[in-house]
Amino acid sequence: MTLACAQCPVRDSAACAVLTEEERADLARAGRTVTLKKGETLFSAGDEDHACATLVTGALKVTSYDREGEERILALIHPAGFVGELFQPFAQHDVVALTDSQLCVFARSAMEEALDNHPALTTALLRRSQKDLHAARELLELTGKQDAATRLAGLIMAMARAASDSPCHPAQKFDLPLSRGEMAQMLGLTIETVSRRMSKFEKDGLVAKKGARGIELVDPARLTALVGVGL
Amino acid sequence: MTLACAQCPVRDSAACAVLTEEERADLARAGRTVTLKKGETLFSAGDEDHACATLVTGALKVTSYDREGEERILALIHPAGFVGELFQPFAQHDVVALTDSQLCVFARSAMEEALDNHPALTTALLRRSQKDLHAARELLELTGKQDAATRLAGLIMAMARAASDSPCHPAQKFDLPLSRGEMAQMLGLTIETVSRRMSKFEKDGLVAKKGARGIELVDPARLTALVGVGL
DNA sequence: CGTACCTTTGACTCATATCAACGTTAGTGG
DNA sequence: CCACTAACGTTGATATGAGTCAAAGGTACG
Repeated sequence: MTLACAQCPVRDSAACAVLTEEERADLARAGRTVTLKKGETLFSAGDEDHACATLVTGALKVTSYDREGEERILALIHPAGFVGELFQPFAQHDVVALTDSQLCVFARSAMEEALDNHPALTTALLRRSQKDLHAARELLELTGKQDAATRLAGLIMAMARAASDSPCHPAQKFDLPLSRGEMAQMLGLTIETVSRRMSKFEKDGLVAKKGARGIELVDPARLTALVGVGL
Repeated sequence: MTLACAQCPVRDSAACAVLTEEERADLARAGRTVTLKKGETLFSAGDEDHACATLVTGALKVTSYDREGEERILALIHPAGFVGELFQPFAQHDVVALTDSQLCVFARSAMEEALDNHPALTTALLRRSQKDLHAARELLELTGKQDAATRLAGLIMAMARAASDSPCHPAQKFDLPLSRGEMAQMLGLTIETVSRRMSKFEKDGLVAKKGARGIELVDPARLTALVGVGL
């Protein structure tokens, strides 16, 4: 199936936005749209010659497993994000859909060719890569905090920002894209600790739980104050 | 001072290695060599219009400070590594020399111009950026481990690999580039815990301390086994 | 020789992991 | 539509490992 770039919701924000109409059409012919259901895997660690992809709708997680089989979430990917280790012969990490998702998938060879032909695309990916690097380092900062409340508050605020349409204001009421277990894996905590701290946040009037995954930030200021780090 | 690329120890491994002699000479004219003493700062968070640089010799750390003034080490930079947030108007993190270091520093505008003129350089930086991303995620994996011994063992092995000339074998005897406090900051632990675990490693015959900063891996296999994660 | 910094070690406390039981939600098939 | 089941979430009791506070070696440097 050919990609319908004209209707693409991330046509202005994804890496391919730097291309002209024509160039974009070229690239589109090399790719295909893929739909993933929640929980389905896009790449697995060890995959040879794996592809790469731009996320159009939904959300992905990048994970690794240690020897004991413990999963660790290394990054969340939001729409317009790019996944795929371009210069690595084998995939190092798993990429799994957190919610039903739509992607533009490209064979690595096709993407490498496109990078050779369109320097602007390379620059766009470099920009995105630096952003990912920054995000990884922010997560590093977060997981370095000594107490669980600080870490969880930081994660909630980060998810609120990601769930918001506007980049400056965090969403005030949204659905958590992660289960308790997944939040625990991101923060280096246990499910129980996450659950307890979450209950305490509610008891203290910082947030309100709305159904299964819904959450409302009742007092974002105090939540942010807890984090103790920029934004 | 003009850069002496001909004698540069990282001439084949740094990003500029993809340039031709001539192009490299061009770029060299735009940059300058800088020498930092241990503890000196290259960039500070908040710097406007900060530069970027390739590390030639020595070692750097990338750090951030939270509101309480707690330092957090986000990355180590080894020779041939590149630092500088290209697309960010302000620097987000501090970059400090861990040991006496030599660098090639470029004004951001000059680097951006070079990227425009030399697509291969952009690709090289993208490759390096992906590597940095991978390193950040490995550190994330490490700091996610529940127990201090696992984290410390992983860090020691990582430093052994970095200290080795050969990329496959870890060095067996080397100087730790980090103080106890700095290791603690990287791993999200306290100085005391790092010191205690280190003493226990020695008592258990895993490592031997050699003078102030020196360390010898007596039983790398058991140390690696502790880590429980790939290599 | 003395000072300042880094490291080690000890005693104690406390937050979080662990183990375990119980509720809740969602998805399935009758 | 309901009952059943499995995954997810909450809550409690307990133990342990890491943080904290404190003091005493080491080491480097002037």
